[in-house]
Amino acid sequence: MTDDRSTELIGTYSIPQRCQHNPTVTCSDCRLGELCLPIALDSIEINQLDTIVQRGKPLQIGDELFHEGATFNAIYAVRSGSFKSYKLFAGGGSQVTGFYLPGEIVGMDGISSLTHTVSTVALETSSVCEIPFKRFTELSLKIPSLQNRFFRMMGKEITSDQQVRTLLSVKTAEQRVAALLLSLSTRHQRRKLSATRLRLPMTRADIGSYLGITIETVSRVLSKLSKQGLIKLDQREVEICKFNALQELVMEKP
Amino acid sequence: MTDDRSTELIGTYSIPQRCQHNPTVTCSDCRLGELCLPIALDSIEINQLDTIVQRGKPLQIGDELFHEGATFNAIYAVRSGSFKSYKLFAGGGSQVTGFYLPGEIVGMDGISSLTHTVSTVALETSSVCEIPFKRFTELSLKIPSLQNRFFRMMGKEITSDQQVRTLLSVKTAEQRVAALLLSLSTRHQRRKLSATRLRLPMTRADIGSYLGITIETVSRVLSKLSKQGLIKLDQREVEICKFNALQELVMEKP
DNA sequence: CGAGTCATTGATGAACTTCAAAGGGAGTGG
DNA sequence: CCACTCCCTTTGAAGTTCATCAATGACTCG
Repeated sequence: MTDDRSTELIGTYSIPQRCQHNPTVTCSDCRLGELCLPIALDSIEINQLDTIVQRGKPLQIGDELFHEGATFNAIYAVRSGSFKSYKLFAGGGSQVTGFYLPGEIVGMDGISSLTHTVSTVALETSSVCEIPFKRFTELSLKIPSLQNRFFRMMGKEITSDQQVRTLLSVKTAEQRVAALLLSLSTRHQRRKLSATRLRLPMTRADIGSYLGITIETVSRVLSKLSKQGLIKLDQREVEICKFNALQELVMEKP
Repeated sequence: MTDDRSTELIGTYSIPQRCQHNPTVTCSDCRLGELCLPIALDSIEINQLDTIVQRGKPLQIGDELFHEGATFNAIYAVRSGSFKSYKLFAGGGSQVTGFYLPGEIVGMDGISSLTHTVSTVALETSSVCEIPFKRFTELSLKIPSLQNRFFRMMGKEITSDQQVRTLLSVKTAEQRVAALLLSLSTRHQRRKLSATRLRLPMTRADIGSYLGITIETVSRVLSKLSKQGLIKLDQREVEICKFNALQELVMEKP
């Protein structure tokens, strides 16, 4: 069955994944088809999309997909692994602006000014489909459902950014961490992976930077949630024990 | 010259504005053309756009443009006045998610799920151009530069959302307030209005909610900036005395 | 094995919130 | 025209949450 070396994410439920970084898989073959760009496209249209998509070899941890200030040429659909985007500050230091999982689009930050406003690096061995933007917009003119799909994906980015903003402005440290765990869980689930067990691909520092709290606070909150039995924690492996309790926690007034 | 009753925003520089709420002005006549959607469109294309744009009578202060949960049908280009968007919380209370000035597009929050995720109300007497989204997307297929323009406007929304997120997660109350003032100033300037004098259309409560701080803190910070001579303050009238100093303040590490 | 990175935990302090009270402006009605 | 109310705003004092500083523990990789 699982004849290839599937990276065992967590003990009890290894996920058989055929060639997750394999550059020869087309959009029509891709397991992610139903949550990536091609959704709502018929097979002919998917093939058209395929002709402009470029698939390179996998990136290793820390490898840069693009960096802040670089000319914007393409958007990228994450195929496997995960990425973080971050912005550097003048006086040193940086701020993580997003995490990207398979099926999600990274690089939209460059659309408006034609220059990337953030840098993006792989958090683990990862691969992407590169989609040259100019060609993509041309194709979108011919395929209404593709244009529509992309409008909606950008809209999604906007609304989820706004959710994060709410998180940052009114929620406590505990609520922020809980919300991130739930978000990762939901996104796992969309890929038919376990909703309750996940491996955090990012460091505590990344989490803290993203959530606007310090690494120490992240650590303390995770410990607390663990002691309260809402989650189980083993390094970067997280098991969500009480999903509902976490959700209520996030909903609560600060 | 200025024969109509131009609303005098602030003493020393009254702005002559011809019929700012006048629903008969077309896109090609509109003073905002160069910063609104029509940018980069030729006159034929602008006329095509005009055919789908609907202009209603002005909204009064507190009037709702659309509310959270409503079906998404259209986006709106602000023509005059100003709006705020906000989200209600389950347990009561709300969070302001954005302010919108003339030339800006409001309503993109509904694109992804076809349901508005925020409510939007007028902060003063205001008017909008309603752009039915379905027809707009159809037109975008025919006018590449319109599609392109809208991609970029959505991209802009994404990058500016991310800037606000940075503001909320790493900046102090003082920096946040300063950043908002600068943002309003910049947006004023784009409309050829004074960059140094402006009238805040929103309450302190709105500002606080938007910036993730309390109304008391907003008040204290404004007083402090005023005492330091960076701004002059008279109710909602603000004069920015030291633009550069404010900018440096925003840039500083917290 | 040792160096380096990442993570946990404790003690202190600062920024902001919360609670409380009082000071304007704008609008309404007598 | 004045008194009245309502809302918005300002200012002060006490209380929390989280950041900062500091030290130790755990894991990884050459």
